Amino acid sequence: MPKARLTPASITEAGAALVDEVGFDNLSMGLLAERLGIKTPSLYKHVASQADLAHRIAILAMTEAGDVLRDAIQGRSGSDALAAGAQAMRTFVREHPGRYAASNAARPTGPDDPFIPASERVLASWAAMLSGYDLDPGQEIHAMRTLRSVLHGFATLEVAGGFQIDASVDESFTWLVSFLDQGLRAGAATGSGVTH
Amino acid sequence: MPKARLTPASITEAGAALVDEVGFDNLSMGLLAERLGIKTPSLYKHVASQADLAHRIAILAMTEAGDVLRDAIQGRSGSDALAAGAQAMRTFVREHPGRYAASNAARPTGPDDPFIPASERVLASWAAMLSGYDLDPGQEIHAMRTLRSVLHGFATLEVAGGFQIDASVDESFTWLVSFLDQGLRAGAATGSGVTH
DNA sequence: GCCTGAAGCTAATGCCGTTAGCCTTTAGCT
DNA sequence: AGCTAAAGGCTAACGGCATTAGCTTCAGGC
Repeated sequence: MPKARLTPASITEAGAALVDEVGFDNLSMGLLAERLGIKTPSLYKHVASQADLAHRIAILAMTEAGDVLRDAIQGRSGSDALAAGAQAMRTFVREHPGRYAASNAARPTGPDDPFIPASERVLASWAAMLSGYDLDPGQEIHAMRTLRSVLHGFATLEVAGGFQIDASVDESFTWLVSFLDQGLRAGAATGSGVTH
Repeated sequence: MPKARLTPASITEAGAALVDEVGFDNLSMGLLAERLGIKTPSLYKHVASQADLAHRIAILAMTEAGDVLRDAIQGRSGSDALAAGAQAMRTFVREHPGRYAASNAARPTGPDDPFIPASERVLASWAAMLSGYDLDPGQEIHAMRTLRSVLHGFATLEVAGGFQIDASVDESFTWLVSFLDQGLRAGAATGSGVTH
C-alpha cells in the first residue's frame, strides 16, 4: 500500500483532527498511532513526546486562527470588522474545539518558540480591528483584553455546554457583539468613554 | 497522635486545597493520600474514584463561589452590585484557581446532582444583580450570558497567564467592569439598548 | 467478652507514556 | 551495481498512576 510518508507536520495535522474529535483531554499517543496505522512507540521517531505533540498542535491551531481572523477582518472596518471577526472566531472554536483547547493550554517554551509569533498575529488582527473605533490610545489595551475575555469566555462556555437554558445561543452571541460595538463606539464618541 | 477522623467532606476539602496549590490537572490520588497521611488505596474507602473526588471538589467550589457572590452583592444594587460581584468572583478565582477549574470541568451527573442547585445559586445571584439594571426581560438572558462570558474569560485568561503585556491587569479589570456597567445602563435607558 | 463493620494496609492488575534495542527498507555515494 | 547508513518501523520492558482484591486491625454495640 502506498503510504503517505509520515512527517512531524502530517502527524501534527492528524493529531489536531483527533483532538477535535475526542477532545484535547483525551489525546493519547495510542489513539493517534492507531489512526496513523502504526504502533505507539513509532510515533517517537517523529515527535519528542506527547507534550511536544500538544505544543505543535497548539502552534498549528494558533496559526489557523490567525488566518481565519485575518480573512474575516480583511476589507472591513468598525462594526462590520468586529462582527465578522467575532463570528469567525466562534465558528473556528465550534469547528475545532480540540485545537482551540490545545492553543489555550500552550505556554511558550522559549523566546524563539513559533507559538509566540502565531499568537501575536492573532492579537495584531484584534488590534487592527479595534483601531477602527478610534479609542483613546491608553484604553486600547483594556478594550483588547475585554474583547479577548468575552470572546474566549463565550466560546469556552459554549463548547463546554455551559449555556443550558433553551434560549438561542446564536441570538445571545449577536447581542453580545452588538453590546461590544455600542460600548466601543460610545468610548470613541466621548473620547474617553469609561472612567475609572 | 489524635487523628481527625477522615470523612468524604474532609477529604474533599483537602483535595480542594491541593488543587489550588498544584493545579487541577495535577490532581492525583497519590498526592492527596500523602497529604492525608494514608496510602493511596485507602482513599477509596471514602470516595469512589478520582472522578468522584473531582466532582465533589467542583460542588464545594460552586457552593463557595455562590456564597462569596451572594455576600458581595448583598445590600448593593446597580453599578455597585456589579462592581462588587465581579471583583468578588475575580478574587475567588485568583485565590482558588484549582477549585475554579474543577467547577468548570464538572458536568451534572444526573437530575439530582447537588452540583445543579449550587450552579443555580450562582446564576441566581447574577440574575439578582442584573435585575438592578431594569433591562428588557427578553434581553436579560443575553446580558447574563455576556456577563458570565466576560468574567469567566477574564478570570481564566488571567490565571493562565494570558495577559502578557505589562499593563496593569487590575486596571483592565476595572475598565471592563465600567464598560459593562455603561452598556447595561444604556440598555436600560433606551428600553432596548441593543438592536440586532 | 465477642462480633461486626469501618478503615487502614499490601499486593496485584491494567493502562499509558516512554525508552531501549533490533530489523528492514531505502536513499545516496562511490 | 553494490555498499553503507540513516530513517522508520517493531517488540519488549520500565515506571507511574488509578483502581481492585483481599487481609488485618481496632473500636463500639450486643
